[in-house]
Amino acid sequence: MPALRQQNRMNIYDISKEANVSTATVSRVLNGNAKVSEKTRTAVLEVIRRHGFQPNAIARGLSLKSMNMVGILAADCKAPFLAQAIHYLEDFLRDRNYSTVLCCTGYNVEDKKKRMEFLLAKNVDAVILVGSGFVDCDDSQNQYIRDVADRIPVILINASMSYPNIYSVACDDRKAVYEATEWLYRTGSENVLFMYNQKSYSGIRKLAGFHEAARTYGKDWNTYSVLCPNEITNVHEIADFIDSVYDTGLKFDAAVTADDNLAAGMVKFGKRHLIPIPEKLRVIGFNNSYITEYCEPELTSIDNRLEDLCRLCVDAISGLLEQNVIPHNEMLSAKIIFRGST
Amino acid sequence: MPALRQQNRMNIYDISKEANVSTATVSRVLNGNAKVSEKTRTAVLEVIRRHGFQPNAIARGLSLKSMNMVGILAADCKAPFLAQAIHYLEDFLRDRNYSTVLCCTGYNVEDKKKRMEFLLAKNVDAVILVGSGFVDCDDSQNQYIRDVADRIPVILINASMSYPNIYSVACDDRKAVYEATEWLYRTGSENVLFMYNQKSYSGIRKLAGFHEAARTYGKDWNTYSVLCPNEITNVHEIADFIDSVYDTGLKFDAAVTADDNLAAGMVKFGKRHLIPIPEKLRVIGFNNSYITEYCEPELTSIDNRLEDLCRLCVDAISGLLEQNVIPHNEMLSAKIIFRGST
DNA sequence: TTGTAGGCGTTATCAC
DNA sequence: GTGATAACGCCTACAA
Repeated sequence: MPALRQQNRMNIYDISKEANVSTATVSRVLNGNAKVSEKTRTAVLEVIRRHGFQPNAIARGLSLKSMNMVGILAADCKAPFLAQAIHYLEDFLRDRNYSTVLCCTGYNVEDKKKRMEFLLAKNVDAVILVGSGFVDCDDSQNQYIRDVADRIPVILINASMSYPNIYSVACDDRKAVYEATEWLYRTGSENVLFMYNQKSYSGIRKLAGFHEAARTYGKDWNTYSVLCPNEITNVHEIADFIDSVYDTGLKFDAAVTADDNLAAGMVKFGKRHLIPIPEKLRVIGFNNSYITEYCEPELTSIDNRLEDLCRLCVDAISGLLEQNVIPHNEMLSAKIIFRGST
Repeated sequence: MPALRQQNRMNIYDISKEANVSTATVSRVLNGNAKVSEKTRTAVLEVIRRHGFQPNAIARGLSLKSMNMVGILAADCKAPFLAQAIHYLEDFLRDRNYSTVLCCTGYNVEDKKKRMEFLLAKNVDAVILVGSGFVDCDDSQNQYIRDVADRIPVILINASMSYPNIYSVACDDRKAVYEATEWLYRTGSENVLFMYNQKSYSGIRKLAGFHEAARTYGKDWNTYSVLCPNEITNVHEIADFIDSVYDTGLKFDAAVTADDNLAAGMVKFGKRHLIPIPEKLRVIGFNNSYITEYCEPELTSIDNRLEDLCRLCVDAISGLLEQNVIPHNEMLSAKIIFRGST
């Protein structure tokens, strides 16, 4: 399939001819490469300016073995939390002159592998995996990530893996959920429900935090942790799901969720059953995304400091690509943002 | 700044040696290029498989003058509507084997120009501008877009410009707002407020639709159209803004907004003043984004068929890049999705 | 059907 | 300081 693609633009060769210098000199001017007299530099720059010449990035990439591109893999680019992460990452990457190649993977492992291949085929310099969903509990499912790391740096946001060339920046979810749950019990709740939607690295850690807090208060941590199928993303369907849990007879007067969307579902659930929030049901979400503001009452939520995480991530990448040594794992502490739902 | 980038991988040359064929043959096998005997094909494929060889996309790109990449420019990649568009576009582009290079521009024109340059510097094959904000009322501000179109195809989503190599897919906002407003008046509203946040191509058209409907009912269309500064994105600040409008003494019992977020602000405003929705205030948003579901009551909203728009957009791009002739402007009709707020 | 060789537009290593 | 020139890894006439 022969395609139009691009009309023939000027190249470094045309410029060199018109400026009566060699291509080498033009290249030097282009790259601010010290050794070139002020006189020729300005002359060359003038020719470049006159033609609005821009060097061909692909050719440059071939020479340098890099197009200065970083790949971002995210399960669902439109999910608020991930969209926000993508936004921050692109911003920070651009500041450092990296372009962002985006690829949405969906939640299926096989698809993730395929999309990873698709990204790698473009010779990106590094790849960022956003969201804890990328690290599966079944470690054999993660082999493809290690394989990638044998080629280029892999940076995980909100997940972690121990392997050379795999780096991670994450927030301490476990502690965060522990503190949220503990606070609910301490301030009077009888039964706190924990709802999560994936048994990912992060899901498991959040669960552990919940267990710990529940045990501290001598509560039944097992029946009070419920897993909502992660195919369910619509708020109403989440509320439906909670209905089904409620119908089993489980009583709870507070909830901590692994995600704001789940919490939004919980609020809808409360509305349906005329359970006043926060009086009879207190809800704490996770991510502090802008979903929190749309809810009524607004959601208290655990802020996992996404902007800081993204900044650390990009710092790590540029450090790595400039051959610096950087820490393999960084962990930040979350903070709870209180709003109307508690 | 010398960077690590990438370890030396195998190249087509290594493969050719090991398979005892020429690089040409390897290339042919790689590209499914008919003329190669079944025997050598399988032999070459075996060598390729054994080494997990992947051709270098950058070198390939240099030869083909294309890396099969499309740039997407969006003002705010985390805004629900735009995030959704990005998601659809990336999906459809990937289906056709194009990678997506993402770039968030912000709302400032100078920044948009800079980001456009940044994207173009990467030699993308085409660029998609998502959101009506890219076409300014002051047409001289749009010159940079025409300049780009002199190089590569430009496709606008929800905007329009008349120029060679600029294509557009849009939804008929004008008609949509007209119909929504007309419906509100017809079903009993006394004074419908129209709120928008940018004097963009689309903002202007929506406004026109409102004016037309208001005039039809002999209403004062001028004082009832208010422009909310588009720096204000937070729902509460939007509600604050509406407060200030309300304080001027303007009375309204219905509202059509150019965006779901504005409508969400309107709902918050209603809550603050204890104005029951929809009984005393009916609200219709725009975009039918998932913000609609989080509101209480849920938002009636104008669905501008984003998925269809994105599909048309990607169809247009691949058509163009395959040298086909495609229509310059496509326009779809919106539809109103009724929910609790009316 | 297969191989040879030149070209794609830069960068970088040498000489000068 | 500057200019040849050989990479970089792939594609593709053109020959054979």
